[in-house]
Amino acid sequence: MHLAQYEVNIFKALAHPLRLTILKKLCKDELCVCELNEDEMFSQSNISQHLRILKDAELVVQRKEGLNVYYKVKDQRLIELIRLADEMIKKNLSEMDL
Amino acid sequence: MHLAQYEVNIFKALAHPLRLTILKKLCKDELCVCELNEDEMFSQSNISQHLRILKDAELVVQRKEGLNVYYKVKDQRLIELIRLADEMIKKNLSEMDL
DNA sequence: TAATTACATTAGAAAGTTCTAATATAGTTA
DNA sequence: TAACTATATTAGAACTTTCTAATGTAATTA
Repeated sequence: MHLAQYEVNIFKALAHPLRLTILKKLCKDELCVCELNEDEMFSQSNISQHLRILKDAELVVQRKEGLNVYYKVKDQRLIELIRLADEMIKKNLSEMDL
Repeated sequence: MHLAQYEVNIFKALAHPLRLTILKKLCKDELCVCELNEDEMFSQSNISQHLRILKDAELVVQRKEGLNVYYKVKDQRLIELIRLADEMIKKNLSEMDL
């Protein structure tokens, strides 16, 4: 597989509202799946599937501890990347107001 | 529509190999559609459809001049965003080599 | 060792995306 | 104004993604 395909896979992994929500939580702290399950309106199974997509795209890493599995963002650049997207949107929105 | 949805739309727009190729070209210069059509192995119609997706996600802007339509990247932060993704991949790949 | 807990996997229906081929449109030139 | 050129749009078949419901698995506790 070469760069272009990895790149597409990263953006595909980011292109879902629940996965973005999960990533934004994982930006702040390492969290276990049960903590992610708590306040989401998605099923346990569904969250688990989304976490797998994030892991396959190598955006997160996992660590097992007893019955729990903890996830965290693998590379802090991801946080900056998401922040840039937010800034672009905010700029667009503010220009629409004029 | 609120922020989360705009964000998803940006990443969806980025999540396709041809669209990434187009964007990388538009990072450097403003180009007309005929120039994009030249060395791509995709049809005129298909490129036009992808350009529309990029425009709807507000990643590019267009300008008409006679029969030609010129596209360019709307916000330079997009270039930095794509560069961050590349860096993340390169780091992952270099760690795999060890 | 049986039951429980936390998480992952699978199957498959529904929805979304992507391409090709055909057609439409708007500006230009003869 | 007719033909041409550059680009956009549409329809629909093939493929991919997403969810729910059911089931599987590994670690823990009774």
